[in-house]
Amino acid sequence: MTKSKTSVPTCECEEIHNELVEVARREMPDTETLYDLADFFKIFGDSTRMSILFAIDKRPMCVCDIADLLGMTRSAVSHQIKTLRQADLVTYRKQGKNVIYRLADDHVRDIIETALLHIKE
Amino acid sequence: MTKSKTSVPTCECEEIHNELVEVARREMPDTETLYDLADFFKIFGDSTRMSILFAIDKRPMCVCDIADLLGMTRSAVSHQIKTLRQADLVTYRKQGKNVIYRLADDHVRDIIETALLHIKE
DNA sequence: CAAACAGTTGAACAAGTGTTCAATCGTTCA
DNA sequence: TGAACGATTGAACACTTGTTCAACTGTTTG
Repeated sequence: MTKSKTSVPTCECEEIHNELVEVARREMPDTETLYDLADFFKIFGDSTRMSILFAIDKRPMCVCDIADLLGMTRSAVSHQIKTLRQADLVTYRKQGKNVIYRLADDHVRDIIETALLHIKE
Repeated sequence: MTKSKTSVPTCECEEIHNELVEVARREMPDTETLYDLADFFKIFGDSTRMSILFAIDKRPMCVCDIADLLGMTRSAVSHQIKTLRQADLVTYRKQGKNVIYRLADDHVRDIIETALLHIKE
């Protein structure tokens, strides 16, 4: 061997646990599911969106109220709500000039509830 | 009025739903909790980390095996595992030259399970 | 109809994030 | 002890993402 590179990617570990890796590979969800899951959680991974979800949890609210509540511009709220809408986390109802947003279903509450359990140890 | 700006931030909506906003404000979780929640979900919001979690779900594995399984460098895996470790999502055990990682607790499984329910409609 | 206003949208910028590369640490074993 | 190797780390880079600003849409109302 000529020691050509600093770190040759030859991991002997593969040979040791090769069988283990093969079994794990077969039981992995398909790539699309993994991406869908990550994209789903990405939605919750922003404190602004999290705030919006709590804001409309008990009481449906219009964009303007949410903006006022969170001290943000209507534009910023609208952008984030678009994200929440595309992920089917909120639904809306038009009422005159206003658009009233509410949580889509109970999955949202369940997930946040479990997460709260975890971060509070 | 002199039409000085294009969009004056005077939202009449405040006056209409002012009371609603005040009630919502009192019931909002404190800012720190909102940030903690968002940070927690941020961990799940990456397909690499999601893959790692599934990889070590049934069978604890070493970094090298995970890297092989996912087709990544050991370095990249190690960086992501550091993130998972800091969030208390995985624990490890040293075994000779290897470091064997496993899921920390069942909250992780619960949360991912609920998310799977949602994305599959 | 035209002004007022709630809401949406796109472009641009700043801030955050994941991977690569190279160097380093720590354990094993000849 | 020193070579081999699994794992970790920091810096750099490319890429993603959230907010701002300005323009625009659509509904209401005088």
